[in-house]
Amino acid sequence: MEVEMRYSKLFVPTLREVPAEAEIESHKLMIRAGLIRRFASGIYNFLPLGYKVFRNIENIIREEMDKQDGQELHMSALIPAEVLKESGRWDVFGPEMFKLRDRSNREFCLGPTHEESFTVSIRNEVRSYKALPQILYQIQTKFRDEIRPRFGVMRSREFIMKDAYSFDADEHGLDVSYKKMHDAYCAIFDRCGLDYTVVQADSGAMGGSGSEEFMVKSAVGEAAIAYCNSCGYAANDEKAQCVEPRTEIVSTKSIEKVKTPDIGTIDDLCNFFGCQPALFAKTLIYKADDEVVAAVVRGDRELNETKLTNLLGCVELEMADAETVMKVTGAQVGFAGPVGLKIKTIADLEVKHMADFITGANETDYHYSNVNLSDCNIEVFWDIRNIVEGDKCPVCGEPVKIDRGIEVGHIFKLGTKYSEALGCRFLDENGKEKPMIMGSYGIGVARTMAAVIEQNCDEKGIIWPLGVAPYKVIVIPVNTSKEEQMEMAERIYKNLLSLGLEVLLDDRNERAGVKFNDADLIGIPVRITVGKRASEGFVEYKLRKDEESQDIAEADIMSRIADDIGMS
RNA sequence: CGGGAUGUAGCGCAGUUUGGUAGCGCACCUGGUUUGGGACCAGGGGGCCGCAGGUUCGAAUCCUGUCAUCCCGACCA
Repeated sequence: MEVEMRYSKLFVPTLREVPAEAEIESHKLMIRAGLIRRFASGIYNFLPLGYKVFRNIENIIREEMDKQDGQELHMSALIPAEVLKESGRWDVFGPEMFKLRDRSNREFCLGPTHEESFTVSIRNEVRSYKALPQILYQIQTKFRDEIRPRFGVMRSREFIMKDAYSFDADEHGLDVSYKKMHDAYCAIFDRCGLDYTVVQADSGAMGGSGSEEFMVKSAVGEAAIAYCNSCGYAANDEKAQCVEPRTEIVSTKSIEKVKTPDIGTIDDLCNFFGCQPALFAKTLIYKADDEVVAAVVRGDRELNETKLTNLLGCVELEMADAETVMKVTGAQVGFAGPVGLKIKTIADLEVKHMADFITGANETDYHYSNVNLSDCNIEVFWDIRNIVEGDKCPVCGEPVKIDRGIEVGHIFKLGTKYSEALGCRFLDENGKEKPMIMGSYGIGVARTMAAVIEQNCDEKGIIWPLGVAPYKVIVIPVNTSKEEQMEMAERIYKNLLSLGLEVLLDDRNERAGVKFNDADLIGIPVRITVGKRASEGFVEYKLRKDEESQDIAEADIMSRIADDIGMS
């Protein structure tokens, strides 16, 4: 029995006006089209139309995961503290994790991710190499008390993620599982109608040996990606490697102390010395866990904290406060420099090729000019800056471009980080006990939905790709008081329904303009308008993505639809 | 947490400077006329003016506090 889908009965509260809370197009449209409503800061409810789309995306994910031997299961959202304490992440997550206690004061959290849950479950059940590999996944609500929720469903505090975990007996097995997930992700995002790039990423807090992100190209993306059109290299800004310059050092002068009263910023210094920021070496003081270190980059560069964190192998990295800076450099903020500094000092590779440059003198209101490396106390030279547009591609040397992207998926080779911490071991064919080799693979489902809208919309509304559209066809009788039109519309609607298509009949007694505007706003791919020419047996047929419509005979509707939406 | 802003009807806003009966547009309800790109006429419902305290004869408006939301920076699917 078919489900009736009459607009007059649906709960689809569309809005004519743009809600003040929304900043980006997808967020505005999701609210205007009646897909979601805000419930609290960073917390959204899905309304029927939004949930239909959501389930379509979920099902695409399920199908493609299953094709690659993924097995769906469901873990509790509530996680007992012990498992996270065992892996050491109870403290790592810090205030970002929603923590709570039960009536007998036992600690829990609302899962921000589920590595521990999966690893613990597997370790309790799998003991033999014969039972490997396994790829398990779930589509589950995650909770992260984000410092700053943003852009609606794009970055929320409660969000639904498809997360998968692979367990293998060796590195080769991990490579196979990882490739499977990579392929599944490509298939998923293709079917969602997304234009995306796969970029190399830092494996960061998750740990492990390698990772890639699936980035949907978008100006509103929160991540920057560097890519090379010549060789295809692509990496996010945390990871993108900056190559060491080849310039010869030509030093002609010797160090000189200069009084620079109240001139602490690079801008001020440029004015004072009358030169470019590239002639300065700026020194930033950081607290890396318990150690205070100095990081030196060229004056016009940005320090890449991820690269520095990885180099230092620390957990937390933050800029030192004014007091610490004073203690360590002996000067106020703005006058630090690598000359005579007592703490561990790391300089960017670029600095290695600078000559006769300017730095702080570690004395308030003084700088050194004509500084050279021999004057400095630098322990390590390393790539610690952010890549910028036009930098040399680390692979082929051509200039790279920088774009923005929405991170919709992330795949990691975790290795043995969790299996070792949680004792998830198996016996290999020689009877030797080994930790399993793991991978983890995430997709932000609602974020994917927002990304689809971001890439598929116009000034009138959403243009759903067929694969995710909540309804494939909308039938609009122009004038509900004309029996002839209503009868024809009903007939077409029922015929399409009987084919198993998701069809919406706009039976509301509204003016044509209202119905057209709503149909455009909610983005139904195919529109069939039953109007004046109903008496001649004609309807107007229009695709949402096209400008033009055309009149076709009622009898030809089925074949047109079959062509356009690829049914058999 | 730092910087900026805003809380008035379901939504979008005015009113706050200079205290004096709480307004506009959209949406909603009733009746009628309409019906191919967000109709028209007539009538109507809906407000702890974010919350608490204070000043005052009188507070949406002034003062103090508090909460919430949004935007800009560090976290990440």
